[in-house]
Amino acid sequence: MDFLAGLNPQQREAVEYAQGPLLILAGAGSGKTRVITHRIAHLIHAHGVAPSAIVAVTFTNKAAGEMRDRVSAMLAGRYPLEGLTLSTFHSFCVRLLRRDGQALAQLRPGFTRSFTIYDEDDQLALVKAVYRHQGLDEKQFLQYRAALSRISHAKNLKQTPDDLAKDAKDPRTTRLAAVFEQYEARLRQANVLDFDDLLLEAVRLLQHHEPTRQAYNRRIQYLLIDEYQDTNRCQYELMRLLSESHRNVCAVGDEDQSIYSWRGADIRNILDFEADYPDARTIRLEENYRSTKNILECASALVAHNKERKGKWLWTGAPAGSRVGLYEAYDGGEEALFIADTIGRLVKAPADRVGILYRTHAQSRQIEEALRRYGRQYHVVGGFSFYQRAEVKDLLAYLKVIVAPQDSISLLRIINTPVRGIGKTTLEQVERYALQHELSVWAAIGRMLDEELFPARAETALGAFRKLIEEFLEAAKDSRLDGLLRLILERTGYLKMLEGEDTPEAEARAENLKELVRASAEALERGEGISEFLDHAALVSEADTLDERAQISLLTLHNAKGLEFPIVFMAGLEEGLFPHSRSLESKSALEEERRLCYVGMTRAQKRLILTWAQERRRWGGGLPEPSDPSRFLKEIPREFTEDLGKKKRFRQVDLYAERHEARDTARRKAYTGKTYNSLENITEFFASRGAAKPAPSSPPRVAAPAGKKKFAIGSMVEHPRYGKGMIIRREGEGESAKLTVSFPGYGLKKLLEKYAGLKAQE
DNA sequence: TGATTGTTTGCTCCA
DNA sequence: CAAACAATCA
Repeated sequence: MDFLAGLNPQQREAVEYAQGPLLILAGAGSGKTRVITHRIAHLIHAHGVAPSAIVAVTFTNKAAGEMRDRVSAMLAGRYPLEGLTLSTFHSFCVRLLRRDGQALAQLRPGFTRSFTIYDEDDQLALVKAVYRHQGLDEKQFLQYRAALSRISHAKNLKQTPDDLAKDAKDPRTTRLAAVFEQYEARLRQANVLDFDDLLLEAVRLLQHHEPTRQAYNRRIQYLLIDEYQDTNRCQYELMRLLSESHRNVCAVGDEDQSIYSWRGADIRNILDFEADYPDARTIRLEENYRSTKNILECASALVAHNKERKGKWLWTGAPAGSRVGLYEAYDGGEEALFIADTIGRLVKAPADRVGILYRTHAQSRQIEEALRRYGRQYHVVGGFSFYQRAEVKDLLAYLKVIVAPQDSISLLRIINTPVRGIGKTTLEQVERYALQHELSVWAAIGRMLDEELFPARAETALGAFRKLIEEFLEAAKDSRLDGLLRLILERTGYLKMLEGEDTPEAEARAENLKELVRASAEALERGEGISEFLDHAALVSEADTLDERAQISLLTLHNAKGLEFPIVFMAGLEEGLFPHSRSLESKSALEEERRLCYVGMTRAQKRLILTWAQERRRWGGGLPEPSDPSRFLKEIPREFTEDLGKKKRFRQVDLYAERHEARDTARRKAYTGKTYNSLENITEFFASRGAAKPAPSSPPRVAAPAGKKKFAIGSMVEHPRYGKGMIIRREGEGESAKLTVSFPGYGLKKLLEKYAGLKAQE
């Protein structure tokens, strides 16, 4: 076995350099993942390092999973890799706190290892509750989101509410500090950590608890950190703490790809690595193996406009390839049609995967519509993921309440879901009582019931609710996780409620819940408990939902990090959209936007097409606003680009569009505005967490609400004789359902759904 | 209390 | 345009 063969000299050195701090400046497409995986395999095989002594952190679970697969393929069962840690910073910290967090109770009173995690919605609900308590008004004071982001920012700087209050220069900040203080108090009281806490508390534990730090330092001999340019202060400290004794830190990054400063990422971490470790070896990987020369030239020229960089110039031995395409669309809709149309002409083989990248999620809608109109399958990364759906979050909230009934945010989420007669008035009463007596909502309900403070109707409803939760608490002691979930679904009547609705949407939601139960059964088989199951839901990232089998993927530029596609479209290159209007004021923010553009461009292997629109509607009904082409377009040298035109192309697309006009209006009606990721993908994701193997692939499905075969009005179908048609009307139910379908060229046909042999057309 | 209707507001990016 | 919230009515 030779893990050095086929590597270029720099890659080879990066793999072999085993002792002491190492910084790998890996340009886009320079074989970074290859170096990391080979390095791990080489350490194990050639240096006899125990897999359990290696810790590698990456940016997403998906990237971690892929690296694990590659390493285990290389070592082909010769070494047991169970002990190898390959995960994200957040997962790593959660595991650390769950396993070895007992001592944190000294630093954070009330902390236990069965803590739960709040996602952003929970955090927002908490901020709202605090506002309510302190009599603050979102409109007069600060928007919830803004408050939350300032709190998070303070936390990332390791500021306490007191620090914030002390430094306050204006009364608003003083008030914010008060919000912050109560926010923290409520987290602690419920034994909950937010995302920032996961890193923060892990660092605190290691800093202040000698035995834990020593234990980790004894175990870990090699630390690898991927995407180092996007680490924040906490992650940096974590790295220092975990490598104190051996100092075998290998940081891999590219300052030109730093795109997360708004999340606290500190570009100084990478710029100052050599100052932090004076004996560090620095290796540059500057040969790009991904893109054609034209693409690379454009990207390099663009990023060269930045000042804050170490400076490097990627090169490639690849042919020039096609020039980078530029297209000027009339408006957002036409831009989308152009993309959909061009895909049809460009994509020849299944291997021609397409990535459509945009700055903001909102841009996906029009592109989706265009793709649907062209009958193309596509997959939206992130978008509206499994765990963000209301029904899934509800069920998980029940679990959180079972783990910690004093978690009032989760409790309030489910107290009247499904509706059980606990209304606004009653809840206001309970909340007031809880605040007065400094109790959690759960404790307040108990006390108030015991003291008979409710009117009859509320008393009945809350009494029943208390009994219900108590039953769950009891059941949680000895029943299996999936059994517990089933019990919840049954006893709360959640599934019944959905069945009662009798709509395709409700059916899809019921299906999601069953999927969650299945996932829990699998989690159980891997030996996970409730907490681990919940962690999993909290720590999936949007990028984890990428389905490589999909021919066309839609995703934000941020989610595109680390990925590659033979064909890439970047849409919406307009001043104010990209670079985003909120970045125009600050020089460094603008540079980050430029890096983001660079990241996007360097995702492309063979073909890159950049588009912008002369005008765009900010939201639906509003007036179209004229826009200027992005400055980034001007920074790309024309010698490597080709003009894909505007007017001429526009006509063509428009003619095509007109033919599909009827289809479009119908579709718009049926379109709910949300796009779901396929269930299969989620099942696979769950499965791949424990065992590294993803399930055998099946063709990707069109992202659409799951449901049984019941054609909705307005949907397109295919008939064996008449071809494509649109459902106009439906009469009757079940066996005898009659459909009226309009077939172009044949007119209206009335068909029995059962016998017509219709196939869905997407 | 809870369903329905009306009104407003929002679009960065994310673990 | 569509979610979130407020107001209204049954």
